Amino acid sequence: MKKGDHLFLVDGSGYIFRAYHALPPLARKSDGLPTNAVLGFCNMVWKLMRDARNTDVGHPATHFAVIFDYSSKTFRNDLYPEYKANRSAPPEDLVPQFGLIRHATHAFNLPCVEMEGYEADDLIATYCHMAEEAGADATIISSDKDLMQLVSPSVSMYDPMKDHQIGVPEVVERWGVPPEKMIDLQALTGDSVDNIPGVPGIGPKTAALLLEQFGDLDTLLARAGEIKQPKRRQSILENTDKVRLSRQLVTLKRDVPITETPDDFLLEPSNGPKLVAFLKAMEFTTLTRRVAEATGTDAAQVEAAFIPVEHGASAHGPDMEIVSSQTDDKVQDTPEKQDTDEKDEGDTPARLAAQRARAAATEKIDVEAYITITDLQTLKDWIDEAFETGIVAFDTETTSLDPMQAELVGFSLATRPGRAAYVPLGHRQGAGDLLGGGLVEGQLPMREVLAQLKRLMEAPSVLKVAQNLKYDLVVMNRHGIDIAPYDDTMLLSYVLDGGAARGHGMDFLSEKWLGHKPIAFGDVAGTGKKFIGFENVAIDKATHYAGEDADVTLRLWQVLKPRLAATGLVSVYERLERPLAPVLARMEQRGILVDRQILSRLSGELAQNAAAIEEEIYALIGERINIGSPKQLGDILFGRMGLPGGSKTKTGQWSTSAQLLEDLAAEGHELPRKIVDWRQLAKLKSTYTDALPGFIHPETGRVHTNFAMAATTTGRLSSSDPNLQNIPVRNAEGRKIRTAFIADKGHKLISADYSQIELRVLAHVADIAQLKQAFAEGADIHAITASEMFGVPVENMPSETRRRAKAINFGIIYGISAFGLANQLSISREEAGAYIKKYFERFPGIRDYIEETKATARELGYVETVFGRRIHYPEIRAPNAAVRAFNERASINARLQGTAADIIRRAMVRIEPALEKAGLSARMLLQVHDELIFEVAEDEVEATIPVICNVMENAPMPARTLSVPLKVDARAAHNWDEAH
DNA sequence: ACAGAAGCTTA
DNA sequence: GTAAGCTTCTGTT
Repeated sequence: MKKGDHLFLVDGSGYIFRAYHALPPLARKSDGLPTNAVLGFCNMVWKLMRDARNTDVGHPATHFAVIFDYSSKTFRNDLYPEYKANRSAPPEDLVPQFGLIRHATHAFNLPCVEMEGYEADDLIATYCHMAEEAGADATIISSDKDLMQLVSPSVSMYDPMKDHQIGVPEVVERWGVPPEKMIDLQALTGDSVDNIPGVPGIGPKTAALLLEQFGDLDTLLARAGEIKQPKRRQSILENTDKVRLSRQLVTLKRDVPITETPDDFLLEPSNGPKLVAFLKAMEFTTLTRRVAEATGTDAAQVEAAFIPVEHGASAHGPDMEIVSSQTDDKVQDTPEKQDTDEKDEGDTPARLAAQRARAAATEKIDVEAYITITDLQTLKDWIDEAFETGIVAFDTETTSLDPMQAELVGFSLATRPGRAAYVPLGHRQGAGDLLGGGLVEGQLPMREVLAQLKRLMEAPSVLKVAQNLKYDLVVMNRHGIDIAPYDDTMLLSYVLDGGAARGHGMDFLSEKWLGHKPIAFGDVAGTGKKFIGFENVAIDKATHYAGEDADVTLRLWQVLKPRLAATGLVSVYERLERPLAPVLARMEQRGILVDRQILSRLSGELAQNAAAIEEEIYALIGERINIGSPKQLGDILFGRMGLPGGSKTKTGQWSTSAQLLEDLAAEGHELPRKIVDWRQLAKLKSTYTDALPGFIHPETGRVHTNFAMAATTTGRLSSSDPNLQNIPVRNAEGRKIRTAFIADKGHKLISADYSQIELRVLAHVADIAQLKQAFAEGADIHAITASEMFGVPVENMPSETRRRAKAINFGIIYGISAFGLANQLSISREEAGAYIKKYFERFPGIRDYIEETKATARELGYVETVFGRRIHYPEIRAPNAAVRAFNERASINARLQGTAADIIRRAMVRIEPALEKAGLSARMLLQVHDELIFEVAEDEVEATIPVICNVMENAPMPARTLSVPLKVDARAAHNWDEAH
């Protein structure tokens, strides 16, 4: 073996188990010999050998071996008798397959290596080491983390089933430490599967952190006294010996006294007849045929090999059957019929829309026709062309999905269907190994191009069309470019077909309306670990992709825009959607200030408290299970400990929901309470205190969420990366998170939220006199409801009575059912049904409203908000009663939730001009469905609050005047917790 | 690696 | 009983 050679080492034992568990039971037809793991192994090796010989997937293999465990006893058992002690015996129908797989390896003409006293991993380590010494490369075929300590610049890992390569960067990304520190990390964390102790309470995240702090394990152990977190420090000090032992156990032996050298593993050509003979013996018909074809073997001429089976195979069998996997995905989404009347004569909007749709679906798209622009004159010509046509579709290509992080790589323009061009700006070459790599030559300079682009983007006479414009708006704003006027095809689709389609992404819309499947982003830029970033995509490929995006966007606009007028949705689009995009773009760009110190302190507290509860839980159950695993938890709680188990989930697991555990706690059980408490702490820590700091932008120092405009069916926004619409508020522990959201120096946060907006909307749309009066008088709405229902006075009302009325009020908003109400109130379904009946007797208007909503939803297939937004329920007529009932409840809720969403959208669109008019500098930062958060200079707080409240309370006007007043509560404070 | 389930956070 | 998004665990190609 020499420099330039490439040794492939297959972790045979690993794949046996993986194949066995991944594949359905399979047995040889003639005698019932179980063979599923053998088939999985053969398929994997066959694919791997083809890839390994193939020069264009990388450095081809020159040497090749499959390594197996010899037996379960190894030198590690001498070190630590408990090692892998919790492993149970392999399943009965796997046992005979161990031998068969060794036969398979021989049939592939591959060496089969194993050695008494050592695990396969040790042999792999030894051979990798030898390859490295010889200057050769090695690839380990496995995805086992135990092998990651071997990764180096010349040793990588590869998983052929997932086509996933693991090199040094992947190890660092996955575990937070380089491969040479994997041993230290594993020693700290331990491994429950192999029964390696480690330090309790230290997981990979903490271990990586500690190793980064102290450099390596020895230093860490020597200076453990310096660890700040008392719990963590104590835990490590107490377990020093265990850690040292764990390190010995996880360290792979690189000097196994091997009998075969890598030179013995020289890759030989496959022996077609030999392999086919084996596969025939296994009765793998498909693979036999495939291998015969590929190796030029006449399978009919080959006799099945005789394979001796070590363990009686006939014991298995009669109950096994070959399970064929059926995956006939039903394609059911044909473009639905349009709500247009094509019998009409003349050029009605509906006719025009239908014509456009038909035309668009028949025109072909040719990505080869797009042009790459590399000189300024051509760019100017294209911009002139856009000025002539008055419309241009465009799309920006960047390095990131996050517009605040994205660097501009290029952009595309389309002036007519089929006529598109791409302007590359930031494509790089020779990236990867070398540091970044330089710009590809021949690209226009960013500055001059942006000046030209600005001229076009801000030209009042040219309509700019984009898909998800808000993204481009943020990216362009960061380069000092504004975009106006504009249309957004995603928002058009959302307004036209909200609820009717599976999302409003461009790929989906293109298939639906143009009958054309665009090039997938993943096909040009890669996905997962093969993702290279758009800046590293070749310019010709980028031109096809980006040109197509602009072309498709323009064609979609031609189809969708006419439908707006045809369906009477122009005002929804123009009042509630289009103007909101730049408002949200600004909010996202501003971001909110988050105090890192507060979160870090909270994280420490949570870790400590959780660890304490963890120990109490372990003491109670007498075992260190993974508390975060509902499966393990259920088994212990209801299986071994025999607690009165409630329901099971649909997958047959015991349910361990908070509700159920609370009930058990109420019956006096100690453990469930602790589990609920632990979960709360774990949730707060992982989702908030640990994750949020990672979202602080390196330059702005603030957190910039992404608001999705077209994600919900009802018209609400959603927030992600991070989601700032679900920051805890309901209990004291969680509210501490909110104290980390703060205003800048000299500023305060104002939180302004609508009081009971959905109930007010209900009172208005259902026209309920008692409710309207209660709101007009500013009365307690739940108490009034209770008083009406139960005939008790509002004065001195028992809190339980009010609570029930409140649950019913919310139930109405959610499309009430006896089942749901019963659950909510922990009462019987009969009792809940009686409440609902009583409620409808007192408020017959609400029953009428519900019935009317269901009827129109069924008749039209959609419901409308007060402002005319349509929300489609294509399944409202489903034959399945449960599906139908769900759609009915959703449609009842949609009118209320959607109207409230429309109202706050209107407020958001108006608030900035109102503040400006009042000469105030307040900046809107967040929306949380019925709440708006602003950052305001301290000396402007007093003046700002009434402006905000005024805009919000009058937001429905003048389009609609509600018969119920809207009420907004607003407060200012230095942090979000106090302001709310 | 990825998808789905379970669980938890919000309005 | 409505509407969302995120984390962890688990099973699977």
